[in-house]
Amino acid sequence: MNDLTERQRILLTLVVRDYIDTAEPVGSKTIVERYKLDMSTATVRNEMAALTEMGYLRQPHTSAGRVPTEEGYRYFVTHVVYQADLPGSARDTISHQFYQARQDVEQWMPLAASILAHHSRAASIVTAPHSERSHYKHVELIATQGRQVLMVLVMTGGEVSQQILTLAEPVRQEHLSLAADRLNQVCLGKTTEEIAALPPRSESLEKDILTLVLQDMNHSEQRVSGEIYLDGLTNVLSEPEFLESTDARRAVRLFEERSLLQDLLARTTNNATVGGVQVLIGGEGKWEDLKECSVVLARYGIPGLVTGTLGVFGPMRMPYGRTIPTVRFMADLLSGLVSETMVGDENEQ
Amino acid sequence: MNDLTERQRILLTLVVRDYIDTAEPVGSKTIVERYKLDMSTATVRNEMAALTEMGYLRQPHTSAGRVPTEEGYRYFVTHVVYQADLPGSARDTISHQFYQARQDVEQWMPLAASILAHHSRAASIVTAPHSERSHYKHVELIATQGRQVLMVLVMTGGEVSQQILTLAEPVRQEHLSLAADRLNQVCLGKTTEEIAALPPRSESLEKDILTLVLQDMNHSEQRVSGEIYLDGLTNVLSEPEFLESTDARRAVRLFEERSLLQDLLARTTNNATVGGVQVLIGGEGKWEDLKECSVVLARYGIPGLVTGTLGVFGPMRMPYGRTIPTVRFMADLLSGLVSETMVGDENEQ
DNA sequence: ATTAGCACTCTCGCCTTGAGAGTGCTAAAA
DNA sequence: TTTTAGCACTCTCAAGGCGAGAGTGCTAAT
Repeated sequence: MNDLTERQRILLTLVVRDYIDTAEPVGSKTIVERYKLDMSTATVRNEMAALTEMGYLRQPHTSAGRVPTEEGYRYFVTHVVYQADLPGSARDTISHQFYQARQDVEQWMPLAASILAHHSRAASIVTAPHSERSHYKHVELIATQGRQVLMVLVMTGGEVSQQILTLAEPVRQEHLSLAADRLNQVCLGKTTEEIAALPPRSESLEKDILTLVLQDMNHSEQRVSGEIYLDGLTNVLSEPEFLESTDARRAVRLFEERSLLQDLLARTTNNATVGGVQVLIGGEGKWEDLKECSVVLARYGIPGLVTGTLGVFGPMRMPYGRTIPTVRFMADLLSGLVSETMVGDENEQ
Repeated sequence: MNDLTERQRILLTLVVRDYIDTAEPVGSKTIVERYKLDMSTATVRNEMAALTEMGYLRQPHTSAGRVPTEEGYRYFVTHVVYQADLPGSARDTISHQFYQARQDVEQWMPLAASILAHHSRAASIVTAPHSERSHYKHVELIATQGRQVLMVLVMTGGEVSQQILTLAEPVRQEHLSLAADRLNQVCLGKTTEEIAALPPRSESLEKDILTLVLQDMNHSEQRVSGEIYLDGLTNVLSEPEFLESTDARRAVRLFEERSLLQDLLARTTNNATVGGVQVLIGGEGKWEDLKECSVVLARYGIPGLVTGTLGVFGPMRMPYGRTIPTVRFMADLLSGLVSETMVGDENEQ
């Protein structure tokens, strides 16, 4: 596998780089001229033939430049950009943007998606952080117009969810507040199972609410991930390989149908892991919809407690040298935010 | 304007209908054969020439079928489908889907977007309901890991927002709860101005929180609309007029850049209003990005209190006969939900 | 081991050409 | 006066042919 000569390595990375830049098959003449190589086109041709033989390059047609294969890209990713770092200036810009929005929790995810899309010049995917194990923190009940009650449930991971409960008859706000207080005392810090194991409440209102709470906590645990934030789809669509709309439509569909995305995110385990960043190149056989695309993903958060996924989606011909460091940096940044905001159990007692 | 003969009206609507169905310029022969008209192609040709003269039809080139102009579509919308109603079966299906999700407030908007997209076979736009005037309802403070506090603010319109406050030093949860209680007593039911006019709090923690509350309430009032939910973009992209990607990219851009959408939604006032539903056909000169597109919009909610906007975006060649009733029905449905859930002031005293 | 030279292949843009569809006009029919 | 048949004309679109350009692989010379 690693039996490339030094010259072949250089040539391969040049071809990949050039193709990533220009989106056009690169030929021997082009590469010698553009990079002022100290060898003739014939030499390059021979080496390129060898690289083609080994499966790193490919010819679209019998006679016209070389294009990287999936293996070519993978070699490039693992041997060349695996340790690249994000330039300090970019780090500063991003940190600054987050600093400005630090108060507004609801802005974090969309902001992350936007920054990721912008810096990687591709489409971004960010899932909200998600507790592996939900612990009850606080419930609040708010009377509405009629017989309905708005329930706001906060969990120790910082997740907030809203539900509507319809009662048999209207209940006064004071009554609701008292019920909420009683439940909060009993349930504080408990898991789904612990709450389910409690002796049933005598009062019917509290019983109803507890049912709803359990249902909500279960629901949030079972979701693979919370809400999904997307951005920068236009970046991808303006790439030349998507001018022919067939592929473009597939990409948009992938982005719109959340179930496809969930499925994709769920499998962020194997595959070329690069310093915590996973790179899925060209569907890897399994993903028909990602034929000409690559996905760069990373998990963030606190392993085993609250985690989320974030990443970038773009053409296989993606500027990995920029994308991978950006994804890694964003994952670290969000991990920091999450652990700061995490509602710690030590404060509970 | 209304000087069309009966026969011209029939012919015009047939041309529009056929073009909406097939997306191909419709000629005299086609129309006579397909709809078994009791006249000759020559007669149809004469009438079509007249309609072209009047500005309702247009020829893509000197000799090839007719295509509706914007005026043609407008005539069709205002004179033909203005009073169409959604079939009972569709109404039932939609009501049923909402009934199943009635508890889960957070699902309402995405569900509405999804249903709208599906039934109109176009892309849908739904904004969350938004209070014209925010009244303070309840604030809750939750200690996190470090010196940070998660603030959850609930307003009488039912909006919930989260913010992070960084303190000079860690504060115990009990202390936070007491501060929240005190603020809740003072601020209940008040508007931004009323809260701003209160005598300053003596305690620094409460002062900080109040600042944040005010900032948040202001923020939420100034937004034209709350979060925007989109769905069904793929429906639009698979229409033949978007096969050439130039227009398609514009459409995707419109959908992704929230600022463009905000701008669009902000102007839902004039233009062919049809039973509360507004139809914007082909950008109306002002909207370069909507050159070949139409937008069907409606407001929902309680006028002057909480309102939102919802609608559909698609090619100018849109099945208005299906779209307009769907949009109208969904607006009515959501209005109902909002007024039920509305946190009424009468419960406050 | 490298390089120059050369014949070969394949794409792509451009042009021509012919079929097909649809029109407008005129003159005849109702 | 209105409708219809007939006809010449226009324009698009798909198919085929052709030449330029780019790039290759191979062979023979350095």
